[in-house]
Amino acid sequence: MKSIVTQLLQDALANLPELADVIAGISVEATIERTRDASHGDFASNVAMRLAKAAGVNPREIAANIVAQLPDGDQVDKVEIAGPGFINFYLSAAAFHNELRTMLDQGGCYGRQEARKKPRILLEFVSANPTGPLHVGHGRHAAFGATVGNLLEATGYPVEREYYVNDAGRQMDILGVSVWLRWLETQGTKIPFPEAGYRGAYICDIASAIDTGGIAVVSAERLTDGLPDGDQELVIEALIAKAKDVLGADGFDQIRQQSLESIRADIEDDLAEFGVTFNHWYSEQSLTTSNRIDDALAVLKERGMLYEKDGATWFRATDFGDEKDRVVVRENGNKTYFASDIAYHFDKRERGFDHLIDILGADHHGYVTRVQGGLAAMGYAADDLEVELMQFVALYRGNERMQMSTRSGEFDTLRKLRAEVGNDAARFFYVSRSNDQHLDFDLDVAKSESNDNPVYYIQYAHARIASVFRQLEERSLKQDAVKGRENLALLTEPQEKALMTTLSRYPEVIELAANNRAPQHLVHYLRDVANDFHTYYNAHAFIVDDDKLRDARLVLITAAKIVIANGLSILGVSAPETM
RNA sequence: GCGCCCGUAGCUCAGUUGGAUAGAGCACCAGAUUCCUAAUCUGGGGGCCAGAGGUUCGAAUCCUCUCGGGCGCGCCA
Repeated sequence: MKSIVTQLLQDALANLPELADVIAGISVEATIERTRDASHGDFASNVAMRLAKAAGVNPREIAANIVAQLPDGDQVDKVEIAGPGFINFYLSAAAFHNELRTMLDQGGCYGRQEARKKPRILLEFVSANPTGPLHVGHGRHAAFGATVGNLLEATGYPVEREYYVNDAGRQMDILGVSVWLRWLETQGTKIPFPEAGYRGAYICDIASAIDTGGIAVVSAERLTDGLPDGDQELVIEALIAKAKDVLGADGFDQIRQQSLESIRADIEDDLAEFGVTFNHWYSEQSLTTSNRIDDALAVLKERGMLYEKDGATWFRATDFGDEKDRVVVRENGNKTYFASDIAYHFDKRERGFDHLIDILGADHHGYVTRVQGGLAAMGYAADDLEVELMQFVALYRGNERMQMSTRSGEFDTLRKLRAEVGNDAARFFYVSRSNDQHLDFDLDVAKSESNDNPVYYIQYAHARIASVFRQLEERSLKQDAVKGRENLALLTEPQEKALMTTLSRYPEVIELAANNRAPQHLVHYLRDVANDFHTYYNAHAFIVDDDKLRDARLVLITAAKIVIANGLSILGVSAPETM
């Protein structure tokens, strides 16, 4: 509906050539907003105040000139100039009725924008290391990323979701050796389990299911022979070396890959149950096997962005705002994680994605600049990469804060959380606050207060509407939708006006939430819709004897049902017919 | 020490890119149903928007500083 006001204002401004110069610098649409208070009309524009300074004229005077040029029409009842120079628009009932009809006509598509070709967006999120099950922190990333993806799609952007699988490096060796040791335990070889290994019970599960075809059992004596004392990192290192020695590189790799794939598949399964799916599972290993890292480094070298110092190869990160230059190839010849990260983001651009969004933990903020620098160094724009940082989730059970450490195995999994509070409540709770706000997730509260969770409040509104139509059927009545649409003028109660107004905001809320990567706007909006509906429900009966009024009211609550269902769908929350 | 984020009602948090009188939920108090689901509704109390300056018609929002909290500053991944 905002477009009605935008159009009116633009038409009026076009008739004021003396303002042409000053208006060029601002977006007319950005000056228009919903009013907080109904006494200020439905929409207000501060355009006159924005223009006043540059034009050197009193804002109220400009406002008066603009209002005088507004074209006539049946969309607006009246326009007022208020306060320091606001232009307040009171839209006509007919304008709201039109919008209601649009909701019914478009149904599940209401609030969605037309598909566009550009920019193609690659949204990367979760990307948890495949060394154990997802925990509750990852759940926040999953819910947030999935919802942002839905919002971007709803606003027309072509978006693909990607999970970067960190399946290279030392942690994979630690995973492999952890599984190997657990497997040996099943064969009767038992040594004290290394503290630096992965100690979760899931390692035992993998070990007992693994295909070790032909691998010999070794004795505990041979395992412990020559192990260093003390430093647990050295112990695990020695065990890895021993595993490679005993099993051969290929044999060890076989265990490693099976373990990795087992965990990765479990993560994929977990997320799918949570309603979170990906277009791509991108393997870090594949960067090496396809020489993408070398290719990227070659590009950097060619552009003069690399230099040698102390036997290592450095990237000139300081040229791109980083506080120090960064090593990409170590003295020992190994490439750093940063090198593969540059190559990975370069590859994303090379695959044809125009805009890259990474959703990362807040602890990654330090490396945003340098990855952006890597992109810039290779000829792309630094701001092709947008990073949304997620603050941490602190998990509580009552007053006790749970520690989350994958290696220790003492953590609460996303699975457990979903089982306890349900997918709907979890998805909703995770995105109900801003990503840069810490999230305290108290499992006891989430369980004990689950009936007070706003998600049920919203779902209940949807179910209640469905129930009204069941009730209609029980009374052997039928809705005449055509008659309802013709009689929307009968909807004159304040609760009806309030609900219509709130419903009509939906497309604007979707756009706002998408543009700001801020799902919580949608969450709060849906609560408002539900509140307006419940208030209406309590104030008036829908199934009344007057069939014209009845049909009109049924049109209104049908529109409410559509908006709630559409919004919940974007949040990945179900819209039940009964509760 | 340097950098990023945060500080709003007793608690948990919103606050529409700088707008008009600061908003919800929970908790507390008082009410509402012969009728479509009471998982509901109505009303009430509750605030130095951490603090101090600045920018301007106008600041919770932007800038500077101070205080308090979280996180990060590897030839780790």
